[in-house]
Amino acid sequence: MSLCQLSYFVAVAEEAHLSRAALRLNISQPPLTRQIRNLEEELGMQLFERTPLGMRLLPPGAKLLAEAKSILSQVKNIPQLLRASPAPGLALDADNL
Amino acid sequence: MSLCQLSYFVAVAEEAHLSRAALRLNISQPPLTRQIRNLEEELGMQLFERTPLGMRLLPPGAKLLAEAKSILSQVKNIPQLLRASPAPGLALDADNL
DNA sequence: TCAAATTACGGTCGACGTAAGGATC
DNA sequence: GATCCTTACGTCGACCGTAATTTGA
Repeated sequence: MSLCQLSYFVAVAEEAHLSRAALRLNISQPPLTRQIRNLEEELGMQLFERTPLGMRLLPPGAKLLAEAKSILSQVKNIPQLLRASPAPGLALDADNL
Repeated sequence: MSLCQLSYFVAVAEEAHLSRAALRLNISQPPLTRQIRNLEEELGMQLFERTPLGMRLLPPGAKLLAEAKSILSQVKNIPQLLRASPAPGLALDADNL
């Protein structure tokens, strides 16, 4: 599992369309197909239902969508977090191991 | 930024030692050095202070450590989360395969 | 001298893109 | 026939490991 895979998954889930998601991600469909499939295999469950009209999110996929967006948002905010307050004034000891 | 990098960072931060972290991760030091450096360059700030005795976590690194552990934990729990309750708020048949 | 991190270099694995192939309306 | 998604195949970049270098107690 990688952050890239999660980004891909979010795009496909939100677009409900593999080709549209590929456009949004600036990649082509084949890698996207493969990554989604890899993710499904790694999790051992189907995340989408393939229909002639596109990709429909299944219940496990819906849960993953929320989780993936949360994780990606957290990762995206890391730079701001680190720049925020390097030394909060309090004794921030790193002795928690 | 990748989850792999975050795992590497956590190991180095907790061990305060690049070689010990490498052992824990079952890799060798050079890739670890490079990944930590890549992470620092990507974030545009130094996370560790290099000393002859090892790697000492700087304040930004300490904040990243907490965040990285949180993210990795969230990712690690994804499988259980997806298996927990397939349809939150929806009453569907569970035998959809 | 010893231990720690870093740099150099070659090999391997994974991801992408183009092209071709079913399936459904 | 058109539009999806998928499979096949070749190429390129990233990561890892071994070996050699550098720095400091």
